[in-house]
Amino acid sequence: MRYFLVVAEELHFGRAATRLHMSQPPLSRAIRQLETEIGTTLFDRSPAGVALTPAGTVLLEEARALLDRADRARLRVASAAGAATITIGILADSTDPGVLRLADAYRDRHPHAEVRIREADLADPTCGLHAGLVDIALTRAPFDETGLAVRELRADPVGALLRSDDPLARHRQLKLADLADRRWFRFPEGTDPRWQSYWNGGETREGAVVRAVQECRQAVLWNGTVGMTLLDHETTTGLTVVPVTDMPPSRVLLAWKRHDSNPLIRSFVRLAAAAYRQ
Amino acid sequence: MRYFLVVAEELHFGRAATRLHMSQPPLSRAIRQLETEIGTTLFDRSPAGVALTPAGTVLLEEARALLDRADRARLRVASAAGAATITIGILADSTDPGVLRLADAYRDRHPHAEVRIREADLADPTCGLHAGLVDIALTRAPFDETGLAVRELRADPVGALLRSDDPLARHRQLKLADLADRRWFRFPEGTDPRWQSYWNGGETREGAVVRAVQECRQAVLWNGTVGMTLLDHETTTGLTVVPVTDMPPSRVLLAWKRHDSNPLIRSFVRLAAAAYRQ
DNA sequence: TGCGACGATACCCGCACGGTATCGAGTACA
DNA sequence: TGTACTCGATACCGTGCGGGTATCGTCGCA
Repeated sequence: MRYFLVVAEELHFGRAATRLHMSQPPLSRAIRQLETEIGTTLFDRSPAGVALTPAGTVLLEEARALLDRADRARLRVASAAGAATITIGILADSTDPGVLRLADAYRDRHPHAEVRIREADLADPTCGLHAGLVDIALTRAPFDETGLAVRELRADPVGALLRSDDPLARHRQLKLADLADRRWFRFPEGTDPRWQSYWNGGETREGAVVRAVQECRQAVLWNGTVGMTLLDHETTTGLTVVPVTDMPPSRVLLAWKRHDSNPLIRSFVRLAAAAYRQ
Repeated sequence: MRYFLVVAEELHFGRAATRLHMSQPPLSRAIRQLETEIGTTLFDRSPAGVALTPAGTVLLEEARALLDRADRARLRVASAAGAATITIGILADSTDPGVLRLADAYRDRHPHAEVRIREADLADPTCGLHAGLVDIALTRAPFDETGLAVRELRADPVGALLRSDDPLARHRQLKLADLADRRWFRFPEGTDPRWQSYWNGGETREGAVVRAVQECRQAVLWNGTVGMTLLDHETTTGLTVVPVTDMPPSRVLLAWKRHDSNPLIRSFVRLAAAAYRQ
């Protein structure tokens, strides 16, 4: 239906397809399908150009009315549902602008909903989910998942964050054993032990306590300690990231309370999954 | 949307699913999907029963209006398209009531179209398609397909039609070689040679000329000749069908002129394909 | 007569919608 | 209180459809 509207406005399948963010062949097929469904030719196609048939002209106005009506319905339903709020937790390490674009797309889809974003420090991988501060967390594994539903979105390779003048910084890749005798950054008391263990390469480490990526970098610069980080983090001046081959990749995932799965949360899961799928 | 309407009327997923000719789980999922799409809960589910939320109540009336509007649109488009006729050719051998049910379903979907059925005798497997007498043929292979589009629907095993008192009639199965010295029924002059050859087991045969299944049976009774037929044809008194293992199965197919593929024809193809897929 | 434009066709792949089997929560009744 | 039943939810699977890329056929134009 929306496809038909655009084609009828453009009277040009190629341009219409562009406007619809799709390629031309599926659009042609979709229109043909619509035609077979209602049993009528809607467009006269000729290499010279595309024109509406009489039936197509009638459908054009009907379609406009129909879509208007549908929009109106959405609004009325939304207002009848009353105010709704969703709070999204993210790790404070994300300079990732994708999260903001995702939030915008979500606000666009649910204009009636209030969308809040809460940044959590590195000490809490659930971003306040267990504490009830957020409805859904866009974060990284691993952590205590009891009572949570989880959906993995991506897995990123990780590497060691080192001072650029560190002897190991010139290696193409490292193993955890190469870093065994270093000082590492640590997390505060009470941090989820799985989380802590993951970022310390499975060991219990000594080193500076940090709550944020920024602090971690400063710790690395100050003390010559080592920290694990994502490979694609932009390298701050004076710091180098070297891939560590025997670290499992860092899994980006969505987590929410299993028994608190309202439509707004599910919608966010869908949108985020689609976005990360590109 | 239609799913939602039915569920809202029944307030019972199981019954609603029955009314929708589907099983309950997909219906539940569809409703949940609708809820995530618009970001609102539409039903309060409890083991005690299902109730509409305020948002659901609003959507109910909007949905009714929307579907009404859509129906109206269909009617207006159809009438703008003007009168349309489609002529369907079938072989006169089909006692198959499925064809009539198919035609009814088609009329139901396209109330504005006039649907005609033309029966062709056995001499013309294209049922008048090449002669321009029909728009689409529901028939059997093989025949000259140049310029035609074809869609296979099914393949039926075939057998020899014999008098019940024929010695061969007591066999469980036959080979073409067993029938080599018999008289067979033939087709009139000018019949498509591939068609003729198929029903004669790949040979040029002697025997009575027939134009219809009824004639063929009478020829078998009168002259003791042999004819090929479908296995599942009901056996007339005094006649027996014995499977012939080295005959390729008879392929039921749709055929229409390749460059005359209007929406009504395509719609019939879709409907028939769905019907034969069961 | 060759070339460019553009819708149609052929083919492939991933997802979503349909199905069946099973679960689990809530309720009624012995 | 335990047991059986109801009914929506979940898990899992197969198939069809909607999306993609590559290529074709055809018409207008230089």
